[in-house]
Amino acid sequence: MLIRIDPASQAPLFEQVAASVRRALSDGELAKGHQLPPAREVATSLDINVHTVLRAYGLLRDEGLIELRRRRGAVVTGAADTRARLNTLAGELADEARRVGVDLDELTEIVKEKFA
Amino acid sequence: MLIRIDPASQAPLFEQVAASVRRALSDGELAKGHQLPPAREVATSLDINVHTVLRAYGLLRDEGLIELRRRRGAVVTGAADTRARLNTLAGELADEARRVGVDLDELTEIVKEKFA
DNA sequence: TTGTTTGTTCTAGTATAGTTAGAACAATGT
DNA sequence: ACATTGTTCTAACTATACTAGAACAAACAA
Repeated sequence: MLIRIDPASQAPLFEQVAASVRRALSDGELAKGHQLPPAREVATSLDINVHTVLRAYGLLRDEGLIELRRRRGAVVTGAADTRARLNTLAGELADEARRVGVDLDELTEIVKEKFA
Repeated sequence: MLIRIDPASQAPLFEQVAASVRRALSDGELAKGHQLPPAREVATSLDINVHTVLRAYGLLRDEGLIELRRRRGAVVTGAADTRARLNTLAGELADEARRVGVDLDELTEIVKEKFA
């Protein structure tokens, strides 16, 4: 199953679906030209609503990762962005930093240390 | 003003209040034994609801950062590790950056952008 | 003791986001 | 023509965040 959901996660379902695709892209599991399963199919197989999947697909389209066409479904267009996951992680890190009250200077310091 | 709110932020108010305190703690602006202003006072001064402030205080208590006692208010007890997740994320980010060949300068640039 | 401060608890209302549901529609490949 | 698949619309439910007001309980101070 290409797209996975973690019921325990507090992240919105549509975000999780989008994240699954992004990760598959950055992992090379999905590449330009590949097709995503139809929204209705994903929905039933994950036991979630079609609209939720379509919202995720719309998100990915807005990010330029896929193209949506009727009857043709969702096709990977954007050269598999190898940094999709990096961006996601950076976003999460920034969110968490803000949440616990760590400022930018300290945050970059932490990242620097981990990177070394 | 010890506790600050960013009205533009999409983060919940109670999280922002808690983050303010955590930041003050990690900055050394607050230390063990110090007192936080009474919830009612913070509420009126920030023009938010008392319950919102008390929720933030409760959160901090659950994290073991402060103690709450009637009449005595909120007292800083200890600085638990509120950064476990931050460290984990930073580690993953650094790993991924190395994996896709992003150097430290660029990585900090990305983080900076996300943090803004 | 009496009074005041401060957290605790309760009910309740509003607003918004996420999710589900169902339906009709539009393009498009077979 | 037909079936598939995204598009759009309305509607409703749920959970969370926030606000509001009130009563209560502990604890310090005068």
